Amino acid sequence: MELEAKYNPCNVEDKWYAYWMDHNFFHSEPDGREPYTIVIPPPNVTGILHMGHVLNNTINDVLIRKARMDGKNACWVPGTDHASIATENKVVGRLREKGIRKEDISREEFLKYAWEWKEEHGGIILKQLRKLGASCDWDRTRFTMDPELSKAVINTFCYFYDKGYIYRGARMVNWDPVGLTAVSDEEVIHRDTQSKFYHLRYFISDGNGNPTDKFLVIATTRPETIMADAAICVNPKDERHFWLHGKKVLIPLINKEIPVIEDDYVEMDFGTGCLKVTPAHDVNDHEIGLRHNLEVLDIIDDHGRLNEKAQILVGEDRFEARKKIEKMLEEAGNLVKTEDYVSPIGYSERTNAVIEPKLSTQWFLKMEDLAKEALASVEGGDVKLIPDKYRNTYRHWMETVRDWCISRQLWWGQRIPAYYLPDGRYVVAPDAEAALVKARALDASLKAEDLRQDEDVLDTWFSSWLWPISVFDAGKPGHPEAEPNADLAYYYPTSDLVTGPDILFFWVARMIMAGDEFMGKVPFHNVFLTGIVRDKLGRKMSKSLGNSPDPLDLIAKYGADAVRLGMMLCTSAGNDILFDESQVEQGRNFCNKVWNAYRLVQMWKVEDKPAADVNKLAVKWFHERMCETVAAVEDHYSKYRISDAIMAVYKLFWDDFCAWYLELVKPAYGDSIDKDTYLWTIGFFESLLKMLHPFTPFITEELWQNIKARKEGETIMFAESPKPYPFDVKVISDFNVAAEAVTEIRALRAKKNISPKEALPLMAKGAFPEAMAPAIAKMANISDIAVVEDFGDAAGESFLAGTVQFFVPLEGMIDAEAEKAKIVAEIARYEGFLKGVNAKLGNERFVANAPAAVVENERKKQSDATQKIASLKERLAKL
RNA sequence: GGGAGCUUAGCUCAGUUGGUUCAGAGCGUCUGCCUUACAAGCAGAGGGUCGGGGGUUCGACUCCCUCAGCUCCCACCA
Repeated sequence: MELEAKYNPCNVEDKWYAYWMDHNFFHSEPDGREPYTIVIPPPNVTGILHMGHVLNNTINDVLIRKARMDGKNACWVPGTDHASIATENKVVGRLREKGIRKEDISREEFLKYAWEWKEEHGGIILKQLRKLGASCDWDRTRFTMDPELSKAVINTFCYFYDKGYIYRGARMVNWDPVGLTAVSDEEVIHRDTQSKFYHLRYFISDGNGNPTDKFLVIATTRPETIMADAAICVNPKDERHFWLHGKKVLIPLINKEIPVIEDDYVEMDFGTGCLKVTPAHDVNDHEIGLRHNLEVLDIIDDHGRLNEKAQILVGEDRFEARKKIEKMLEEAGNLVKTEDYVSPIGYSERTNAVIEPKLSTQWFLKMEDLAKEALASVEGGDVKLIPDKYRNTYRHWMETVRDWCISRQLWWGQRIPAYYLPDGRYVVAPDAEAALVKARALDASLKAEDLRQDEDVLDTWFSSWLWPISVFDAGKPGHPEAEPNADLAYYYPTSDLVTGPDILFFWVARMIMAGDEFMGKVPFHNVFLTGIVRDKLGRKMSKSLGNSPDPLDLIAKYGADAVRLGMMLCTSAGNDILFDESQVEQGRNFCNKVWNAYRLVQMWKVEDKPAADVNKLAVKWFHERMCETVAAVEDHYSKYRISDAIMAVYKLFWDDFCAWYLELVKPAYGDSIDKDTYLWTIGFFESLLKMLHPFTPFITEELWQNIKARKEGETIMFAESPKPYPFDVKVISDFNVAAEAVTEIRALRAKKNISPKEALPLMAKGAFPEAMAPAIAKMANISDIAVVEDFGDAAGESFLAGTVQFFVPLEGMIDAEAEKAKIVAEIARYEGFLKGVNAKLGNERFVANAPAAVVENERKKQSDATQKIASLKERLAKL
């Protein structure tokens, strides 16, 4: 069969993915083998594939394919996340396009739209993962809002409620005025933001609500909230403000009288030392308000607009109001000055809206005990974070974690199973029927229609923290006493988790908590934390910058294998990766190299004849070299050094196999190869394909299928990965001498302009490994290698390879002066080296303190160098 | 404000307990080659006082201190 000179991935990738699917190769069922399990970090159900997914899922796939080839029962569970706030936003936006406002439709109607949207767009990303070659067990695909998974979430809520961990309370929460929901502390991102510091003059009241000519000045970044001020606070120790104690002041513009209070919280050296206290709109002010029993006046509505309680600027957005009130204050004579000010402002992780601290009634989960145990799991080593540096961050978070606000004012998600009685009391139960039973215990006269279920849904993470359990056995969460089903018993705990450090707390820590609570076991043993994929300039990839390539375009252009390689070549745990298309090109080039090596081998004519010495030598060396690399690769895998693992295989294939081995055994044009060497070569090739397969699944399957006759239903996916056998270091180091000599001779040819076609003689002395002679002869076109005691007087050029001295006689081609100069320089180099060694050995403290082996080695260096210098001087004398 | 980490070749990064060629790799660069597997290639070459300074040690890229620059995380100084 004539093969094209360039590998074309389009022809093979879809074909083999279909083959794998048709034979159900990705599917796993419990059996007697050791399980190896990964659950996918579920992407947003309506999301589309981006480079971050490519990175994450390629690593997952490399690990899962490697485990499969190691004989484990590998199971990679895919699925998607309902991502309540993000998805709800998308649905709201889509409805708006249709002219429908969420406020105008019922919960049921909205959910109908949302499910439609999910059915339409849901799972696109999972289809895209197939293009990448992801070997997920698609039969096990889960969605966090599958009925049974939702049930698990509800059961979990009831469980923690009954345990006393879940409570309902009015707290200051982080309000997202765009998403129209509370969000957890973890969903707030603080960013330094340029704003203004307004210095405002508050006049002292005469006691009857009229201003005197005395005043104080406060500094605030939020002048639009002054109408909600409940007091002015000063530090009791602040002498500057003693005169204010007991006074009352008037809020500008609305002339409302508020007291001056004293509290240690106020810093004397910040601002003016006077703090306006606005309990409804600032977390700290709220605390002060509680201490001093101040009125809480909420003047901002859910959309971030001033409400009628503000009296002025009613209906204005808070930022518009800020601009307008600045003018009003100025005109009223209350604005002293403004100055530029940079302060950290909280933004919603999902909608990027500025978070509004807001007093509201929410559901919370007590974290203290859960966090304690989850911390112990990592500290005790049950869960290893890779890289290890994240342990510090993890510990810090676990030690300072506050209660988790789990309710969201949304519709898309699991609705909180709390049912209110008409009198305001409530019961918590998994469904309405059970709730009615409970409610009747409180009031026997109640009927089903008297109960009203809580309107809120649960935080998405309150479902995804169950993921490693619920994908196998949704009956288990909320029921720690229940027997796990066969799947859960077999696959749990999972082996590795691959995810980004940005969701270490959102997700990883909470999965550990849920695992501890419901399984009594951690959910995974190793957490591989990837970096963020950035562009070449280090910028985060984003749509607005347009610096994010579409993975599917890249796959179409270069092939999935090339994209995977491009990613894996530059990934290391915990480090951001700077991605550039040139890396994918490198991956494509490598695939092409593999392809062409295959072309070479498959076009050979094979003949039953004795193997040439050079072939025997090549086979022997490459065998050892491959064993050496297999061991190195295994070591890299065990440390999750994925890019080192692929780089080792890459070099083994390109440098050792192609550049050396194949060139050594390659028959001359028109000649044939002996059968023995051919079979070895095929065997090596097959091993190499197996080592490559986790990284480049498609091309390796294609070539593996063709390199030998295969039966229908066979696949490289289940071929056993090469095992690390002991290898002979001597064979490798001897070959290195030969290889070095070859390089020297080639360089010599280049320098002297001697054609590679012109055969040269070669002399060697010292510990020349003679078995290597055929290799040098073939690779450097050497006519004859003489092993001698002495190089004689002939003109020529000498060089050193390893510890072996070589000499190429170049009668009539040599420039004696240049040769002399070269030797003199070399002598100088060795003498300098020797000087250092001698100084070390002359140092009594070194000889006395350093380990014997180190001293011994220095002695060996000394004698080697002395010998070399002597031999060079001898040579120089002859010239 | 607190904490963590980083700084090694033009670029991206390895360098595991201080001591065998440990000063490395890949890419890029330069030179010569369209040599019947591959120009998406072959052969060869150059390139760094390991951020600055100090210290410990017989010996420091490696340990300590300090300065400078960068990154991330956490955080209620309005």
